[in-house]
Amino acid sequence: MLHDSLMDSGTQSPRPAQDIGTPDVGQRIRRLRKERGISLSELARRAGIGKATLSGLENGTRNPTLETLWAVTAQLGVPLTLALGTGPTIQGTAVEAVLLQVFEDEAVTYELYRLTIPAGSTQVSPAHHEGVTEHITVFAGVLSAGPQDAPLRAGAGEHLTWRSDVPHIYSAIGAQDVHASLLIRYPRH
Amino acid sequence: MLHDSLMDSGTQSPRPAQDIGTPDVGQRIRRLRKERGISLSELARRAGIGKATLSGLENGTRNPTLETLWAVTAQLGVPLTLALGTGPTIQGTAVEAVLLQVFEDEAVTYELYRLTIPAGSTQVSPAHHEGVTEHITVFAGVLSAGPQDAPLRAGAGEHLTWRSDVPHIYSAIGAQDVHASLLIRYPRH
DNA sequence: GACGGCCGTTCCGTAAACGGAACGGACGCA
DNA sequence: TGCGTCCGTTCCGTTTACGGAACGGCCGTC
Repeated sequence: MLHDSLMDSGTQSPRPAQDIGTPDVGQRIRRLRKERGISLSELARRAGIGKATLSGLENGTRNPTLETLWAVTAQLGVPLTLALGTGPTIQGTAVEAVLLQVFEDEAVTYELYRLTIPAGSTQVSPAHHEGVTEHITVFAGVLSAGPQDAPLRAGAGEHLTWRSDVPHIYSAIGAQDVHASLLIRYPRH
Repeated sequence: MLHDSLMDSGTQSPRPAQDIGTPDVGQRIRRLRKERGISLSELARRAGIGKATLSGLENGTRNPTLETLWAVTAQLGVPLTLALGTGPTIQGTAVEAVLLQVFEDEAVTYELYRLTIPAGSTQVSPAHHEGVTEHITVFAGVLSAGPQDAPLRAGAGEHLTWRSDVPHIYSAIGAQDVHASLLIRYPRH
């Protein structure tokens, strides 16, 4: 189901296939730390862990413990989620979609994605099964999305919904990357 | 900002204040495993880890390694995010809101939450600053939410938006818990 | 009611993540 | 130019998470 969604027909910028399953947590931690303008030593001290541990974590030479990650992310004031980056990413296409949550009840499955579309890119996805709907809320940029022959447009803060049982597209219009959340709703067929 | 949002005036079911920072990952893993109807031994074998390791993880007697968590969640087919639950959870209220993502650009901050409201519960939140808007997509249950004096209603698959610069409420109507995604949009003041 | 199969837990030796200390490098200053 | 301070990395002994094997418990079957 996950891979039915968005995988096909990207028209630009196939990004380097990074290893699923080994997200670079270290790089993210380092970036978060730098953003806050604090040194490795200082963060280690505040988090109550060794400098060696933090150094190894950031450089990816250690395989950190959950406890260690908690100590660090808590001190940085971010959810673990953010540091882990998380989730299977659909790749090799114009659109990057990171799966954040799956919710299932007896009748419906929902998948919630964090969506990034590089400026100027367009992606076409084939029709889903009947009854599948998509809901997008745009964070930034201008998005054109929906049925291929009649796409809708939304800017930051706006929301789109369409039935995705027809071929549909996602485009980032203008000079800005599009960031959005995408919810796909699959009724049990 | 995070704690301005939802913290106040819960009217029911203050949940036992579990430790932030030590979410019971083990319980979640165990639940996910049971849902799939597979045994501990089987999951350990598939994930390529020891039974002892998985047993310790589920019972919370070990402090698992990131690598171990990856192996298990990948095998369960869920994003790590889901197993960790995690992120700062706003508690002691009717609503449980788990922060999944924060997105900032020059003009706006977005916070994306996974929302759970127990059946029959109601929660009131005070007004936010002017310009703040909220966007909810309902996964399951029936939600009544929006300005306190004129709430809107949405069922599974539907979407609500309102300006949250007035006091607003969230209610789970009927016998079913409400699951939803909540996006809060904060323009730079 | 003995037996085999599978369950989840416990035991145990090994590998590795941990924190503290030592290290070399970069910078500011007398 | 020598000295003090702080940076991030490396070294090293200790702690602990790891997987394999052994264990007791619970059911089927014969």
